[in-house]
Amino acid sequence: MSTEQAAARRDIPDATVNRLPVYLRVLRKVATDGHTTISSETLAEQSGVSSAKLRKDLSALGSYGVRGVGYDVATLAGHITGALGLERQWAVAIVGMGNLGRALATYGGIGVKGFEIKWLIDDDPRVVGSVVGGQKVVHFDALVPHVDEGVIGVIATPAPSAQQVADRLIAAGVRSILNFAPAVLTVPSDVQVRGVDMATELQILAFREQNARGPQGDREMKELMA
Amino acid sequence: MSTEQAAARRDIPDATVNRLPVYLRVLRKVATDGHTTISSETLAEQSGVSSAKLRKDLSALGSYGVRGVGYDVATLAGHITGALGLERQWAVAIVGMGNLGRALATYGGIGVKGFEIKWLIDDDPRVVGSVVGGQKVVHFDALVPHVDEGVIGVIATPAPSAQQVADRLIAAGVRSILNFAPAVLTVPSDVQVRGVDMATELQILAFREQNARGPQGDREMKELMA
DNA sequence: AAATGTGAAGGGCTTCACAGCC
DNA sequence: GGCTGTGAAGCCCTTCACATTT
Repeated sequence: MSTEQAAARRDIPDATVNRLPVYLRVLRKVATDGHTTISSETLAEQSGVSSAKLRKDLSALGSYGVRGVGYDVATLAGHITGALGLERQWAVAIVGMGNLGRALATYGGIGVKGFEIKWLIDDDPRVVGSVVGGQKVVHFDALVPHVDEGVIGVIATPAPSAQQVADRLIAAGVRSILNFAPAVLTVPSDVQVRGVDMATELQILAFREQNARGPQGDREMKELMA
Repeated sequence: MSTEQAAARRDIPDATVNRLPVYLRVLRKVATDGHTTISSETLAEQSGVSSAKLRKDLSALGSYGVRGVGYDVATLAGHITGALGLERQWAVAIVGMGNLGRALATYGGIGVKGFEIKWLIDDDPRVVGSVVGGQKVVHFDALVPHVDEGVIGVIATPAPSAQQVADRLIAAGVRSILNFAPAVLTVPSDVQVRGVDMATELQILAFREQNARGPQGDREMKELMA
């Protein structure tokens, strides 16, 4: 069973992994609404995907549904949590205590499970020692992960400092980075980076609205060609 | 030329559109470094993609490179800007003036081109009228887009308010939404939503680090976007 | 009767490899 | 010689459709 999970986990397609957090969030909401089971049709609709896709995704984790009934909400949430590796605890280090860093530090959705914001980091002496969200801001040097401790670094500094911060995170042993600064980072191949940036998102939205197509479906043809 | 651009624009694959903003950003950096031309190899490396992928992406816009030489930085940046529809001006409305909203309002990378933060919105009477980043915070009712004005709504409120804010944005005529709240939104099919959420990103990073990307033979920086 | 799980088909994206052009 | 642009091949993901199970 443990082996089965591990075996399945290794085969989960990238696209599926990217959607699992969404399913997990919807399941939590559904659970608080008092539902104990849910069909693929309903869960898919609330997650914004097709039911076929949802079932394929879930089947990559194993067979946890009941034909003719649906999925048990709590059980399914547990299996997704396990597949994502959230049984283990991850330490998060947020670097940069400007507006964005403070927003992330006080962000509600993180404390659910699996993650603990362990370091709030800033190099400005006027900021070090202050308290944000009930936690003390420390100097970069305080970032000393324990051996085998999974650490995720979050960069919330202005763009010009981002690369330097990334270098220091990597030097401290961090191998996963979430970058909110509008900059492209250069990192060794054993370090993974995910970038989140408002400008990029706005540009993608602008393109899609201009070309008048939603998720899929209605296309709107316009001017003609010569 | 205008026709050619429009023709090409219609055929740009989704995956390519998602990467164009990255190329654009790298080109800007490269330009400030004084380079006037760049090869696909170099641009690809700095963007974190393969050179073949980069050339395929760019060829979807047209043939703007010179064989044996590379791409003219300024020219290419201009064509990407045009393809993304940033020649036109877009108005941005940020809803929610907490830490996150203030961070986004004062975010530097947005003013580059194509976007203007036109409304900072909050419903708290104690916040309305205050000034953030040199701009006055207004009540939601002040959001009255001009006809044919492209507006993008940015949700920076706590999760419980997100759906209601989305509904009001849509009622005001907004058809593109960028959602920073950790909530899944339900919207009509002609409205597009992109969600950005730290918890989701952390979960994806955790999964990948845990599975050490061994099976696939580790690639370098994979997707920078969701 | 109802809903899952999944082979098979289809579509899109990436990689390869080289022809074409400067 | 060097680098772009692109058909072709391969891979991954999505969709379809239905057999399977409760």
